Amino acid sequence: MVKEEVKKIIQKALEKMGAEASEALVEVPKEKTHGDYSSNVALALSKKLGKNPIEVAQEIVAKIGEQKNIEKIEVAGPGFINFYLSREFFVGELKKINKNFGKNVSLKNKKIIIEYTDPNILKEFHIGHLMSNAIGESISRLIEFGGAKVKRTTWQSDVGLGIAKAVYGKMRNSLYSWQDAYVFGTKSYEESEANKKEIVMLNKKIFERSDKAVNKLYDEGKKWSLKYFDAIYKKLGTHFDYLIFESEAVDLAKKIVQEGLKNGVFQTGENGAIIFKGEKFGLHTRVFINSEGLPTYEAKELGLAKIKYGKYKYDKSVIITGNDINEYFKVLLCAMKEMLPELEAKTKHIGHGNMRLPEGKMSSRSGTAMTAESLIEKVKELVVEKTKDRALDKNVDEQIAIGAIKYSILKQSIGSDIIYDFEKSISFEGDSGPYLQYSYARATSVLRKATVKPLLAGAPEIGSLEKLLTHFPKIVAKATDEYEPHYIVLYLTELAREFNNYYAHHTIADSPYRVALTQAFSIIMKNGLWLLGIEAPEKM
RNA sequence: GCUCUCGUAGUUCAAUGGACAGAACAAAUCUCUUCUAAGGAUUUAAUGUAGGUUCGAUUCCUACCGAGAGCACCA
Repeated sequence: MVKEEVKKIIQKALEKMGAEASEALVEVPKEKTHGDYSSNVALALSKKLGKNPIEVAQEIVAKIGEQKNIEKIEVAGPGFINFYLSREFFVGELKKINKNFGKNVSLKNKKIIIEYTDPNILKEFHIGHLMSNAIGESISRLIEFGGAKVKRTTWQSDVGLGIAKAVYGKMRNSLYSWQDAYVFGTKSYEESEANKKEIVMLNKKIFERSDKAVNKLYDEGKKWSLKYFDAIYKKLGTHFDYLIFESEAVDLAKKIVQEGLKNGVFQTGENGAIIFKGEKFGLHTRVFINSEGLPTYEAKELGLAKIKYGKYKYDKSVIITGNDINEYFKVLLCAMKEMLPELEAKTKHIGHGNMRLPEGKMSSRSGTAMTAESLIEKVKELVVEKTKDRALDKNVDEQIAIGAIKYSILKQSIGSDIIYDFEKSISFEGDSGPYLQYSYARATSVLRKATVKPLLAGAPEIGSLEKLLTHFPKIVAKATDEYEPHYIVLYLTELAREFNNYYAHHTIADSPYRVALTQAFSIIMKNGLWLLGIEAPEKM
């Protein structure tokens, strides 16, 4: 019994009435007292028919009559038709979930490549990267859950002014960490024209690999960076199938833009730069090859699309970045449409919000960003303090800390900024990762102590826990379609609350039905947490 | 100045054009001889302003006010 079936039943009734079977809207009502499905057809039709909506609704209900899986139908409010599903239906759904874990097959065998995180070598991995990583990993898992074959990709900047600034700082003072060197380099760059010139020259040297001393410093830095990133990915429970470096895209980028220059897609601008005029598409002009002859980010992104397709013949390419480059992406996708139309058609860009401190934007340029590592460590310290009497595994503390952080990132829709409140993100009460983990640990603990075999039969009555459990596949589908993990977070939080309520009011261990229900809950919670990239410890 | 995004309880976030705008935090009260109290129960509080479209608007349109991002060689 799904939404579509309810729709069909209504359509049939409307045909019987001789009414125009316009689109019958069916939805799951927010309010539990409004049935399992609800339709507003009567409201929409009443004006056309010139009748009171309640009368129309009653007429429709009469025409529908008895239906399989539907226990009762009633007219409520201004003329809504509410459908209540039968007990057999819910028990059947729960059995299905226990069997297939609520997976769907909407993306079966699709090849999808997902790019996210994108840290820059020689710079710290700050909490903005952590945010991108948590979002990207969750979206990857949602897509995998739908049956797709996912390749995770991260694109790392290893050339460009930012890198040159860091190398410059390190050359000036070898005692600087790479982070400090970068901040110093950025400051120097802005301080004087002479410094600026020097850094631009250095950038060129790095790019051409023409200076041995510079190469050595640069190579050391790159090696350090990759090792450092690897350790963080491991901690976060993510991995990448492809690490692509910006330098790899340079030649391809140039080639594509040169070709486009001949075709008239690109133009020559001031100082010999090659530009794309976005104005005729309602966008703005952007530089693709700068006056030094080096491709910019926009051009390299064109090359990157080709590189990715060369590695993996994808059906879809998803790119996840901060939303501050949303406008650039529009321009570059517009250019891509001209140059690589078949790849552009498969590309989807998602811009997520930024981590902000209450006092403003945090930036690695000015050195105000907190590193991912120090955040994890700080949260972990608090977890350890809280769990010291519980004799838990060491990695459980880390799982809880990372769960708390990921939850606070994923709980809101990804487009908006997160005002980062340290105190709040480590709170373990209410809306939080540990709340979900705790509910799961409780459920598994009861299951361990169960004195009877689980059996999904003889349900005394179908309560809100049962109903909510059966919504899982639908919620997953929505989150996947919209690339919005926060639907999963909201759902799991509500589910955990429902379970904790059930737990507080029923003794589970000695009832076959309740044990089976708890089992269904634990399966869904575990899978739901997996979708968020949050570990589900059995004890905490 | 132009373009884009966004204004919801004291705070941080929800709400395919639908029923009484949901949670959490903060505050108050109650609740462990029962399977994990990091739990459960109860109480208070909000759609920036002015119009419009609609049976019905937090949602769509217009103007204004306010915030953020972007607007030629950084990403």
